[in-house]
Amino acid sequence: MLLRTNTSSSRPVDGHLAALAGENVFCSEFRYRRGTEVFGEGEETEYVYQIISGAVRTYKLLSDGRRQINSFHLPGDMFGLENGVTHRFTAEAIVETRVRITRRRSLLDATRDREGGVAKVIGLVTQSLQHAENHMLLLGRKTALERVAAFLLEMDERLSQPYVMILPMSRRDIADYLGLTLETVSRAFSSLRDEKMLQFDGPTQRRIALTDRGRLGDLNA
Amino acid sequence: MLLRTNTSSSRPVDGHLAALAGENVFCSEFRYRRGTEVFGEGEETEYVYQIISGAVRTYKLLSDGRRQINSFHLPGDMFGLENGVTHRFTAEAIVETRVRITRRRSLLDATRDREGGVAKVIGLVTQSLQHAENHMLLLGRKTALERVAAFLLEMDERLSQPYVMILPMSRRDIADYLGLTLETVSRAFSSLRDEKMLQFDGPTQRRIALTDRGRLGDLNA
DNA sequence: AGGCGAGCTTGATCTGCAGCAAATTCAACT
DNA sequence: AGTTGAATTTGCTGCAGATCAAGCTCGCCT
Repeated sequence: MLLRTNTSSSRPVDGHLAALAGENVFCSEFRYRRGTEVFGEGEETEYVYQIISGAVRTYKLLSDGRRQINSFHLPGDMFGLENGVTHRFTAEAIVETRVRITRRRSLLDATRDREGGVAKVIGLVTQSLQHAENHMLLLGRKTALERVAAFLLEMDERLSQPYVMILPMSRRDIADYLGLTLETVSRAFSSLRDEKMLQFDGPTQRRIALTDRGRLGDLNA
Repeated sequence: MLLRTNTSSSRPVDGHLAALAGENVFCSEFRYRRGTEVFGEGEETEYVYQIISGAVRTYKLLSDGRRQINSFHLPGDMFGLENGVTHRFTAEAIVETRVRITRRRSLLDATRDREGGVAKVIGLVTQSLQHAENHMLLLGRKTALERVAAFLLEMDERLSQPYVMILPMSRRDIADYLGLTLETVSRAFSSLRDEKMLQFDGPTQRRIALTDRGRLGDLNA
């Protein structure tokens, strides 16, 4: 196959977790194995996390098991900084994941009396809100093909490996993120491949190369 | 018909707009006629708004006209306080609406050096985020009937007229909020009436009485 | 009073995606 | 090398909700 994987595995990060508070907070590292829970919905918000490597999904469940994934967190992303005292959703490692951790309280304390620190925290929340607003439009009004195209472009931008990206998440995860079934996601992938907008291979077809970002973008309308 | 409307028209408000900054900002009143735009997507964020009476919808559009309503704003609610310099969606008055307005800058300036002022701003953003997260679950994973039940309970809580509420928005607005068509919304209303969970009448069937909140809640799963 | 139009309901039909099932691939075992 | 199981693809069928089309109600106009 003609695909080539980029060797560098981490993308440019939007700032170290500790930088939020001016380096003077204590950060420790931690690792989660594939499929393990980082925190659960309703638990107390004790830590703030930043991904070093790997990937995390955050989601909500209905009582009968239907799942909606809010967002995927990739290397460099922070998560778990919620304003209330309890988490509003569950976070799980999708693959083996290393994170930097700091106590929420010490981060907030250190942030408060730092120039522009509060603005950065507001910025983080706002970024999530903006993502959620765009995702509501996707979930409420886009077709299956449009959703998958939007997903691919989002991942392309965030993983930003020049030629090829390797998705950490399964078709089921993608489906639960896009409000579809895994079969529909799979069919959309195949149909985009047939239309020559992407190629994929690898053990579980997760190695993806976008070959026509222009037409994928058109599907975003 | 046996329905009775409560005469008091405004609900307990979560705080005057000016209270955010400690009363020392200038607020003026303004009114918008039914269907007029308060601000447009992409415009500069110049003002912050609080509804005195009436209702406002905020939405995003796709290029072909498909519309997703993010949220409805009712008396007491604030909106338009976005972190960036431009609005990420459009806001329109659904009915004749009176608002309190203040300049975003003066509010933020006055808020910054006030005890707990910043926390209140973060609280506002967080509240929107929480609403958006719940709405993603609804849009991604709930059935038509579940969506409509959730909508009715949300409005019941927010309009909180003890016996009867009068919805300001049309079936089309509801549909664009719930990711459905107006016909499907109408059928869901009728089916919930047939199941004796609500009654409705009034000129355009917008006067609603919930008669079994328990079973409506069950539909939320 | 009569006509008009906006908003809503209801019926009939259609369709995009869900649901189910079978086949394939590949990693990780024994 | 063979077996097992997880993940994916693909085909077939079914259905929830979309789409199309009347028909109704009520406020508002002349």
